[in-house]
Amino acid sequence: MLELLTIGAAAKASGLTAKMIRHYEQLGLLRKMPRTESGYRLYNSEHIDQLRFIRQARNLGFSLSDIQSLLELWHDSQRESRAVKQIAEQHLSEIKAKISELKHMQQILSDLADNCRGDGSPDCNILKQLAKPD
Amino acid sequence: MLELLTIGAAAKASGLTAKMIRHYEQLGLLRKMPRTESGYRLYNSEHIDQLRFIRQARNLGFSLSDIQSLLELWHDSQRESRAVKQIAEQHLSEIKAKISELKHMQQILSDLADNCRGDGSPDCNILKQLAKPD
DNA sequence: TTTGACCTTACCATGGTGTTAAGGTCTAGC
DNA sequence: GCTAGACCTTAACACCATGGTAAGGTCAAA
Repeated sequence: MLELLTIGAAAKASGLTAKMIRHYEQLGLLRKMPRTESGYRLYNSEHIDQLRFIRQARNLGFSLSDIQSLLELWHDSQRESRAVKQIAEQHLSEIKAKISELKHMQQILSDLADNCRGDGSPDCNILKQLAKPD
Repeated sequence: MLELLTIGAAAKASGLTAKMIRHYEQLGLLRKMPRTESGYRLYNSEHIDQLRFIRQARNLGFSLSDIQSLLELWHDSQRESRAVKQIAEQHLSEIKAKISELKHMQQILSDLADNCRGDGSPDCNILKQLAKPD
């Protein structure tokens, strides 16, 4: 059970890249890893769990700074779930805001595109609209 | 009609910041502006129109590189509207992809948040889920 | 011993904007 | 004519997360 992985294997096991793992360590997101005599980083299964945690949080769009907080809460048996939920809700509302911003763009843009023939003629409503004062 | 604006006024008139305007000029998005003897940039109404064009395209989420193409097409009376529409459709599909990515995150995250009491106890499904292997 | 896959650090690039610094210019009021 | 303050200039750095490259050290198998 004391299987130790070098960074490439840890990357494969966690779904991150070696580059990201080093970066996270430098940012302080991960503690400095133990090294071999020749300087290679070594990862045990606990470390791999942390890396997976980070990847899954990144997949949900959390910032590295949020993830730092989430990791600290994860490791803190005295945590209040309130704190975790607060971070999640905050992120959720940013996601919602981003979605509605994008939907707004999408609506305007698809209306414009529908009114551009998209053929060989120079006439195009998209350009016309962009050129218009508000 | 030959009213010339310095960069601050041009910024106000276009809705951009002076910083952005200088940046766009440096990127080659805008031609190098004429200057006063003392080096101040001067903008005429045609320049202001271009700046507004850029702002409106930014508001629709186009990248500066897309905007460069759009500006060239705008200035080209021989353009084919096909080319404009192609850029718009491409951007539109990126917007759609981004929206569905965000919606996916939103769904998972809100499910998780619903199952986290968010009180004083340490128990929290959000952390549990992040800690789980896929 | 050599090869090739792995590891190390250090630096630069991306995209779009903001910030700061250190300085020059213009204009209005005295 | 001088000064204050608002404007302008360039330059360099920060943000965020990641990718890429370079130049070199290490390891294992052939």
